[in-house]
Amino acid sequence: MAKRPNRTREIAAELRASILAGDYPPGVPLPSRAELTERFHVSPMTARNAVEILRAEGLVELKRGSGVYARAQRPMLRSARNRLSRAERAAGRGAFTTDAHTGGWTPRCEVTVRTEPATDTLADQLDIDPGEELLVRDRTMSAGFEVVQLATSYLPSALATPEMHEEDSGPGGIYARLEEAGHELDRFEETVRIGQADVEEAETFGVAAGTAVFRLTRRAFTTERVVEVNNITMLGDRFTLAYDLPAQ
Amino acid sequence: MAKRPNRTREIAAELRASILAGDYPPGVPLPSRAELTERFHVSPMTARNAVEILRAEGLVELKRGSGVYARAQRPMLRSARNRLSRAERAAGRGAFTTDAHTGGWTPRCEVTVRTEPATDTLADQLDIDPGEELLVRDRTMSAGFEVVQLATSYLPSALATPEMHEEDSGPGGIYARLEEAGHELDRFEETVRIGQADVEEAETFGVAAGTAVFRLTRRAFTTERVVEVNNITMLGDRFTLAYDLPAQ
DNA sequence: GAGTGGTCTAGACCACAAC
DNA sequence: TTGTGGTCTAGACCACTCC
Repeated sequence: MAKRPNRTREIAAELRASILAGDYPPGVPLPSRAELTERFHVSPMTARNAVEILRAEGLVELKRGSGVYARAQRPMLRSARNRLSRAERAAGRGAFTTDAHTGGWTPRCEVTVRTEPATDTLADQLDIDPGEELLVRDRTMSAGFEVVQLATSYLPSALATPEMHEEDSGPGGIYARLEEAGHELDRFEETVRIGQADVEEAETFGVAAGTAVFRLTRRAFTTERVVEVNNITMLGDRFTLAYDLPAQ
Repeated sequence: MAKRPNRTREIAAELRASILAGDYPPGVPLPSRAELTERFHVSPMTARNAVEILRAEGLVELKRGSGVYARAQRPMLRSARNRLSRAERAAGRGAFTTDAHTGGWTPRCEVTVRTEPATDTLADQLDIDPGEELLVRDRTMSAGFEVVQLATSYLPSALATPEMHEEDSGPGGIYARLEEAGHELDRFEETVRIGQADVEEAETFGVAAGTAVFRLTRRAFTTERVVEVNNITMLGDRFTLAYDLPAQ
């Protein structure tokens, strides 16, 4: 099982060191397959596989017909522990906006809104009956020029106000609207898994299929009931999630 | 950038479907490289790459000289939201033991203890002076027969009691010992990132290098100070992390 | 010893980007 | 048109496991 040193990994290691040393600023391609083949005296397949290792690590981006480029630096966004606080909502910021601001990014968000009947899974998560109508808000969130997060929010239509059907649900987002409507939020529950970007997500994020992503499911509760389920996909190497836990 | 269908992916997809259909129970190898070459009329390299895709997805395990095997089912452990509660400590269970019990696993834990001076990073995290002596507890945790989690805990030696230097620090672990010594825990702070298993970790976990892992850093606080830093590496596809967040 | 996966060779054709 | 990465071929030798 143990991986022994081999040519492929040696080449990858050398390229990796060069990249981290800053030898390949944006716009400067890494050596081409032909160059690597000659320089390291290996076959094209070996050269390619070495580059493939770096791609899997998220260090480089391969552009057909153009070349291999080091990916932009990765100053991580930080999903701060106060991201869901009422204070932030009161300040008119949604959770993602809060994150982006904290990280010094320019947040951008595209929303599409629709309604659809609850699947069994969603009905279970929302503690409602399958088929009940849901308000669905699909969001594509960017920081700077990069898409870094996708989120789909499900809310029982019975709880929705007219603003929530708008693409811009107003300052503080739908959580703020919910509270205005008398549904005072009590707590959130988040579960975090590691997933792999599927082909569609990969295209949206501009990374290779299979790249590691966070798959986060957040449920929002009032003291009475579940009011929202939010399925979030976050580019793995762009986020550090932070949580505070009381010792009780 | 978009990946088009190709032979390699087609073969991977077919094998993936077979695996998920349960065609390869433990002990039954997938078709060998030679078999795939013949059955799909492709070159050995293509056959190999197809299997490599499944390996990267964590679906199969490759054993040199033996064959390719579907990995054990993945009933996820669940890092429960009450994992750090005082109630659990009072019941004599540490956090990992709590997780494993919740998931119906038999937990096992190997510990080595040592002391070492604080690095700059650790000193910063613990809010102490660099070089101050730390008690270091290295833990390798298994569920069933599989290693699923590695953790290294750092505690200022000044806070350590004799029991903490033992491999078995007693019921409830060092958090319970800390509280007995008068350091009442107030809160924990956890940060979560996605990482890739390095060669050493990969060998310990029995997976390929580069497999996605959770990298979690937990800091334990009293009302006065930071008392512990714990760096945890968890096999990505074995855990779902769960957190509760008050709306405040 | 037979068969497996681990790695590599030395080519090839293609779609695409840049010029 | 030239060069790039994307994919594939049809072999090869090795270390290893299993019998």
